[in-house]
Amino acid sequence: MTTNSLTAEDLGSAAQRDRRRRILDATIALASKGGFDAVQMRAVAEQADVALGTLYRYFPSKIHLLVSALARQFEDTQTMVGRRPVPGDTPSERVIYVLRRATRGMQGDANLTEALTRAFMFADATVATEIHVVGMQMTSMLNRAIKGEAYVEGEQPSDQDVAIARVISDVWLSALVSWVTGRATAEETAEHIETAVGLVLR
Amino acid sequence: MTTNSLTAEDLGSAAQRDRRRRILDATIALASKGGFDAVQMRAVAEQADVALGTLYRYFPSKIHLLVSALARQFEDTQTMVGRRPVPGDTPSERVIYVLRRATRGMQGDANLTEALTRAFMFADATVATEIHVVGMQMTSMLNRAIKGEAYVEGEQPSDQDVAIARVISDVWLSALVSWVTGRATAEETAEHIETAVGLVLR
DNA sequence: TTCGGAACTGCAACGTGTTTCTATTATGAC
DNA sequence: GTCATAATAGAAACACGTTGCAGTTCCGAA
Repeated sequence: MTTNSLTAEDLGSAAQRDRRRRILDATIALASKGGFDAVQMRAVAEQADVALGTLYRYFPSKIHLLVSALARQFEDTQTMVGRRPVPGDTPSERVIYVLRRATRGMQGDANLTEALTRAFMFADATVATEIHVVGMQMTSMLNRAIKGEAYVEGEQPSDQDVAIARVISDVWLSALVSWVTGRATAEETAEHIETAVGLVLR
Repeated sequence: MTTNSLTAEDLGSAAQRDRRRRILDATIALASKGGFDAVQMRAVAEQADVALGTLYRYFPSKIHLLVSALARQFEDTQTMVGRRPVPGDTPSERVIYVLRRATRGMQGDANLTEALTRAFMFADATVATEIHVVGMQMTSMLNRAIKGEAYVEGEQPSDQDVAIARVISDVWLSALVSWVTGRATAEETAEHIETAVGLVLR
């Protein structure tokens, strides 16, 4: 078994990049309609107009597939938000702003979020590469928020900032899991996240 | 499908309590030997000397089974530790003491931890009841540590303490997941947890 | 243009979680 | 002790992730 998904850069031909795109599109469409369970490999293959074997060539498991979809979603969002600095006067305000946006975005599509979150949480060591990509995106998003105007692309954040960003993303993930599994309402989730940010950023 | 596991209190006859115990014993033995994948329902049934259908009567899914096993483990540990107050002069010291103990305990049996942690994170809404039990156990453990000598059984902790306990358990869970999935070493895990505690408790 | 290898298709098969069904056994009311 | 009911055993069947394979198509090098 291959252990890594084919990333966009690996793929030489335009046809291949297009296949990859179709597969991820199908994944997100199915996830959005019925959540984790609805993302069935045969269904993804069919909807992406690709053979099952090919799907497995691009993404060696359902988890790889979903985590890669998450990475792409994240990337798209980051691209859209662009380089605009995060509004807010204090790190705490900015982080809460960013998380509130992100959380609201996810809560707008509960099924999709459920699928992506559960895949992320279930991922084992073979998905380390893909997970790492998502982790980086999350960290950079939070660091931008913490720094605000002062943020400079590529600059090393301090150890303290890294630690803070990690705690926040841990809390955010747990909160998302609680929400996804119906153990917390959207309001409780938001509130919990904001409390935690207040606790860590002061 | 039933949505809840049979808890020890539900079970009238001694034979039934014993079946339940055998099932959980088998689960833990298999998990300890080969992790999540080794906990196969047929194998659990056979080792517990119970028919597959009976196993499903007691625990409606593999996830229910594993989360219930986690709850029992937690309970046993809490019972053993007993009412002894947690050593340490500050909340931070006490919490770190408790977490270090717990983490070390789990890292001593990586397979078992992997199985239980992944089940916990993968659980969906139908496992809410069982998850809630574990959440309570975790919270009460942390609150005891935060309060130290001042802890009184059954007393309501302040909102602030609840928030702190929750942030810590979120971080702890995420760290455990990172460790279990091979994304972090035991040392990194311990260090990350302690950094987070230092950040939140001050 | 031709050729060789990689990529793709279509399909069958396997493993494991889950469901279902029938026959058998234990349990509790009377 | 007898009977009704629930619980259990045993085994087959289903669903879906995953693997394997034979045949076909695509693509770059010569």
